[in-house]
Amino acid sequence: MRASRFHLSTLKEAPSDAEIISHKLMIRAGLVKRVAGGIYSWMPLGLRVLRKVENIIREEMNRAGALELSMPAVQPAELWQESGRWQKYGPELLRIRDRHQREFCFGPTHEEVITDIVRREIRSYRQLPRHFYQIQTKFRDEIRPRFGVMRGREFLMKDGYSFHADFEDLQREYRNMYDTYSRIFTRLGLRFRAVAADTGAIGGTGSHEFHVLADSGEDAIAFCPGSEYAANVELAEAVAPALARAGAREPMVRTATPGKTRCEEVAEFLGIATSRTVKAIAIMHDEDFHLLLLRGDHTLNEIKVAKIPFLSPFRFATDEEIERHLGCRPGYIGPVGAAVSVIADRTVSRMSDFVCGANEPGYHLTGVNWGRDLAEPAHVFDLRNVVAGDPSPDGAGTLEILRGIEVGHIFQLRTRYAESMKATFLDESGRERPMEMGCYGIGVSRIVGAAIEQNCDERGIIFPQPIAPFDVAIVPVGYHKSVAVRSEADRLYESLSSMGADVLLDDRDERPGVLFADAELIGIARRIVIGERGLREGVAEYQGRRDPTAQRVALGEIAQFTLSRQ
RNA sequence: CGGGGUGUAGCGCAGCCUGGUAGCGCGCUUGCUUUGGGAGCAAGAUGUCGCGUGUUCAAAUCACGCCACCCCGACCA
Repeated sequence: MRASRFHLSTLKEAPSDAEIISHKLMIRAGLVKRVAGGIYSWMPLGLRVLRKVENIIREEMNRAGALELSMPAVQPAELWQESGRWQKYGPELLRIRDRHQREFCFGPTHEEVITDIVRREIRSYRQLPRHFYQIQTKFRDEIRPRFGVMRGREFLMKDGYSFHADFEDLQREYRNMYDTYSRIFTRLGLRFRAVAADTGAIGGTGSHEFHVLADSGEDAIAFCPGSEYAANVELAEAVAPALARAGAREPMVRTATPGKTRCEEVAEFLGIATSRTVKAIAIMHDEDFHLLLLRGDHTLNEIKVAKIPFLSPFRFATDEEIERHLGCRPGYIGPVGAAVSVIADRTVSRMSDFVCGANEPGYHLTGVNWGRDLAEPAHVFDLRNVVAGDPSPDGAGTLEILRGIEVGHIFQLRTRYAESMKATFLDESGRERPMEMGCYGIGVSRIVGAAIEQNCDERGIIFPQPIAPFDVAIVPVGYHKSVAVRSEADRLYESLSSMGADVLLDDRDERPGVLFADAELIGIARRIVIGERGLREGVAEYQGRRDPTAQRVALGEIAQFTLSRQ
């Protein structure tokens, strides 16, 4: 491709509404254009990247034995009513009506449609297993779309669904997909990590997320450097402290802490570590009031709380409810002397001589001890998010925390949809049974954002070679002035193209600085500079996007040399 | 959905408080010079000042309503 005939639209300044680096760079590089909130057009340059990602995914899915099909973006309401999700999904589901006032939705996912297809197509165990997938536009009416294509409302997704006669075969395919996803992200050139995940609203049992590692990622993932353990912080278990509770050494003292309501403030005021304080979080389950206790420097994991049977579902108590049950407004509440249900985090249950609210405005209690100043906690659960340094649940060391961007998710759905939508088959003994089902998603457009988030510098994007918009950029210095430069650049362009490379020849009549800056901004991984200076000595210059300096390579070898670079 | 903020040229912004003929930088067009890291000079083009209603002799500027976008939170995954 000659740049003079391509459409490059780079900007020196990013629009002010872009907050994260990948979004700014995608706009500056002209990969996408915003059309409405969370809705983008992919420009020719960006589409090249998107298609390369898509093709790698397609190749690996096909290799893994999955079959590509294409389902409609617009889906009839009846299917969603049948699965029960027409009610459950909420406002994220974009509902629309046709001219006959029939209800439809723009599909946020395709479990209903695929299950409908499969229940009509498959009747015998002899037709199982089957794995269908598509790469298709989805729409989810996010409350707050942001981060450009990373959390858009309309996005491109690879979604696959597998159907099996029994759980063992589902597990086999699940492992197959785990391996396939690992191959895909490796081929894409991304640093990633697979982690055990919460199954969330979709339900089912086994689930793993694939995260592209990036400091700016929205998700926190806990992993153990000494073992294979890795889990989303939402799920990672905070094991009980190894040491037994120390004995009480201090008397309980009512201490004035005027205006200090947060644990950090109280700790600072008292000159102690925040880890000596205990925070109380009031929640309601129906009309029952409960007090959750966490160490001051720990944070509540709402997913873990929601899994405690006698608390599920729960909501946070209002200020009025807190006052009614504890006689005190939030900020100074605590478990001592309160006739309420107390649920302690495992760590809190091992604390002694701690600090907590006195249920009296402006006062905290210090030197509080279980069994002496208040009853032993009636319930002890894992309530908190793990932090770096916590012991790994598998006992193989301590946890570290990394941040990641979720780009893939695999689930064992089991028979949930098969049962609600009656997708059954006849087994070998002629019995009718629901199919076991798995589902496997990859956020294709999100990968482009995540790849940039992970790979960029002050000059712009550094696409991994496999997904760069062009395999190589030829930057001629003086293309419009020097016959020698022009003929050599043209010759090299033809030569590389005939070798199958996707080449951008920047033949625009611009100053060299502009050409260099654009090639770097749009993230092309390899660059060849042709200039009179080098031609006199029979060389061109090769520079990888991450290389600090250029290498001089003989003209006769530059094509081969370049294509052999990673 | 609650709180806060912003809407002025393709992009980034000033002007608004204190009403009086719309400005800067980048980009764009033309010419000359320049040509190995986002050039210089000169001349130009481009605006329903988000939309509507009101106040006023006069509204980008003041008031009210609406819309859009951004941030924080809630919600959701």
